[in-house]
Amino acid sequence: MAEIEVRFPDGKRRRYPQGTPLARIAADTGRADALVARVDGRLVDLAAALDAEAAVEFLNFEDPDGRMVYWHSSAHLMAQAVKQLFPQAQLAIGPPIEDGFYYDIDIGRPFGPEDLAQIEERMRDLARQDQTIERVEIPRDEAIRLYQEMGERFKLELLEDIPDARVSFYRQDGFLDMCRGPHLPSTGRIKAIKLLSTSGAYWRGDEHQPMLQRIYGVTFPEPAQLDAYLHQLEEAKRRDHRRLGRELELFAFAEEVGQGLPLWLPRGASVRMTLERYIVDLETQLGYRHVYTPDLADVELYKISGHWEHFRENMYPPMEIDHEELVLKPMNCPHHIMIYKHQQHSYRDLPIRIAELGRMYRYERSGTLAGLHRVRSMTLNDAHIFCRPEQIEEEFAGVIRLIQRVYRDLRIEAYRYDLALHDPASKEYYHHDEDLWAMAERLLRQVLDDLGLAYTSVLGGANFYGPKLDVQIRTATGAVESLSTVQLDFLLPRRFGLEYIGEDGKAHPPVMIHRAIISTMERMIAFLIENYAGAFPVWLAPEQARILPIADRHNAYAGQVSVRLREAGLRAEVDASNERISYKIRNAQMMKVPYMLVVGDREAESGQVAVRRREGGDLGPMALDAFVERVRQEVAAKA
RNA sequence: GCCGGCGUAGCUCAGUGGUAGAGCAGCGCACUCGUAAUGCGCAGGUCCGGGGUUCGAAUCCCCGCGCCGGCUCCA
Repeated sequence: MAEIEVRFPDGKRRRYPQGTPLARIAADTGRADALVARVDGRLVDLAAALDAEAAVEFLNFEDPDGRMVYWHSSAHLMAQAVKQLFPQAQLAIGPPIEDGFYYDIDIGRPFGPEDLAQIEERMRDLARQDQTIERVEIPRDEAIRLYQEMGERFKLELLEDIPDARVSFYRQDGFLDMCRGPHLPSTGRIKAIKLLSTSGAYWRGDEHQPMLQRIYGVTFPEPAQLDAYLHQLEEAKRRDHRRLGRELELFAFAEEVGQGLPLWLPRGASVRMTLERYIVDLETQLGYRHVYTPDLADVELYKISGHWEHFRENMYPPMEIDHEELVLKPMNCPHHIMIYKHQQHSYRDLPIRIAELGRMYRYERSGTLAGLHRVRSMTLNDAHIFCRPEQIEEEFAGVIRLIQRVYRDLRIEAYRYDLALHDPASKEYYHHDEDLWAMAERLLRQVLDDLGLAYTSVLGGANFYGPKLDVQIRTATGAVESLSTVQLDFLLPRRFGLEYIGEDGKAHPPVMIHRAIISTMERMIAFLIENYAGAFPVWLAPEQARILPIADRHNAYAGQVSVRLREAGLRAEVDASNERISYKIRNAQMMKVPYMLVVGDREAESGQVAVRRREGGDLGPMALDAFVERVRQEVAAKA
C-alpha cells in the first residue's frame, strides 16, 4: 500500500499508509488529548482517513477551534437528550458560541428549571455511555425525505438553503442531526456539563417567525474547569455596574421616575462631571466649539434629516401644541446642522467642529434596557465636523487619534474597532447613491490603513446616511456594546442644503463627520465602573480622600484638614462617626476611596496626616502639603 | 415588544394557608479607641400593585407594574 507523508506543526514528518485514520496518527504521536484535526488548514474529524500527504495539526480543548468543536458536539449531545425526553421536539439550530453553546428547540411549551435539570442529567448518562459520533453523507433528497418523516420543519427549511447534492449528518446511537461538522470522536469526551439558562428566541432571529426555546449550556473536559468558569461568572457579577452603582451610591432608578431613566446620585454625578470637564477641555484644545440646543424639536426637523423615516420606532411620539408637533430630541445632528446653516461659510472657515454634551431621549424597547448601558435618557459627547471633501481624511484621522488619546487616559484596553459598511442588498434602508458609498467606504479604509488600525468589517452595520467606525467593548455580563463612534455623512448636508463658498466663488456642499468619543455619559460610566471594578483612579474618584479621626477629640482637626484639601481642589470628606478606626477604614475601603487619612494626637500636633492607600495600605505620616502635592501629581498624570 | 425566572425592612435573604423574621445598614446610649466589623438597646414592613379563592393569603389563582436572563435593536 502506498505511503504518504504527514507534516506536523513542529516541523517533524512521518510516513503512514494511505488511508490511515487521523485518530491513529494522533495516538501514534502521543496526542490523546486531540479532539479534532486540522488538515491543510481544514478542520476534519479524527475518524476521517488521510488519503494524501498533508500538513496535520491536532487540536485540543485549549485551541479555540478545538473548543468550538467540543461545544458544537455538546450542543448535539443536548439535542439528543432533549429528543429522548421529548420525542415531539423539533430541532432548529445548535451552534457553539464564545462561552459554550445553545440549541434552539420547539417542544410546544417553554422549558422550566426542572426540565433543565432533567436534560442535564440525561446528557451525563449519554456522555458516560461514550457513544461513537460518526459522520454520514446522504443525498439531499433523501435528507429531505428523512426530515419530512420526522416532521422536523426547521431542519427542512435549513435544507432549502443548502444547494449541495449530498449533505452530511452526524450520528451518535440513534440520534441523527444534519451538520457540517466536524465533531468529537465520541460523547465520552464531554465530562463536566452545566445548562445555564433558557430563553425564547425567534426562529432565524426574526420576530415575525415562531418563537423557539433556546437552552444555553457549557461543558468542559475537566470538572475543575467548569468550577473555575462558574466562579469567573460570579466574579463578573461583582463587577456588574448595576450592583456597584448601588453599593457605591453612584446612580439609581425609581419606578416612579420611569424605566430606563437614571438618577445620578452625588457620587455618580461627581464622576460624570469630572469626565465632562475633561472631554470638553480636550475638545476645546482641539478646536471644537461647544453649543447648547433644546431637548425638544419640531418633528419637521427630523423629517428633513430622514430620522423620522429611518429612526421613528426609537423616537417618542410627537406632542401637538400651538400648531407645532414637537418630539423629544433623539439625535443632536439636525440641531448642529441648523447651527452651521445659521451663517454663511467660506472654504477658509472649514473645518467647523460643533460639539455638545447633548441630552437625547430614545424609546428603547423595554426588554433591551440594561442599567446605565442602555437607557432612554442619555447625554452624548457629540460633535459634528463640517469640512471640505479633501479634509475628510485628516479630520477622520484626528478623531481616531482623539479616541486613542482618551482611551489611554481612561486606561481602556479591551476594545475592538468595527468598520460598519452598508449592505447594497438592503435597498430600502440606505440611500441609493452607490458611488458615494463606494467613495466613503474607500476613504475610511484608507484612513484606517494609514493609521495601521486593526479592524473588523461589518456588512450592513452602516447608518442610512453613511459608513462608520465603531469601538466595541464588552460589558461585565458579556454583552458587546458600541462605545465611541465616527460616522461619515455626505447625505444630511445635501438634505439640509448646506453649503460653503469655495475658492471658485461657487457654493459646495460640505461633508459631515458625526463623532462621539466618550459615547454617552451613561454608557461610558457604566463601562468604567466595570473596567475599574468600582475603584476609580484618583482623578475620577468621587471621593479622593476620607479623613478618619481616631477619637472624637480629633474631629476638629479632621475638619480643618478637609477644608484645606477642598481649598486645594481635592474631593475630601470626614468620617466623624462614633466608631473605631478599623471600622472607619473598612467602610472607606468598601466605598473604594483611594486615600484614607488617619488623624490622631500625633498628626494633630504635627500638622500631618497618616496616609493609607486603597491599594497598598499604610504609607505612614506625611505633611498635609506633601499629601496635596502627591494627589495633584496623580491627578495630572491620571494615574 | 416577545419567552422564561424573580419581586418580603435601605441592602442581602429566611419564611409554601393560621395573623412577618435574621444579619448588615439606620437611630440612641456606653466605650475615646492607631490601620478591613466594640458592646447594649431602639426603631423600621400597604410582604411590588389591583382583583379573586378561602373562616383565614407573603404563601393558591387571574390581571398589571418593575427587575433579571435571553431574542431583536442601538450610544
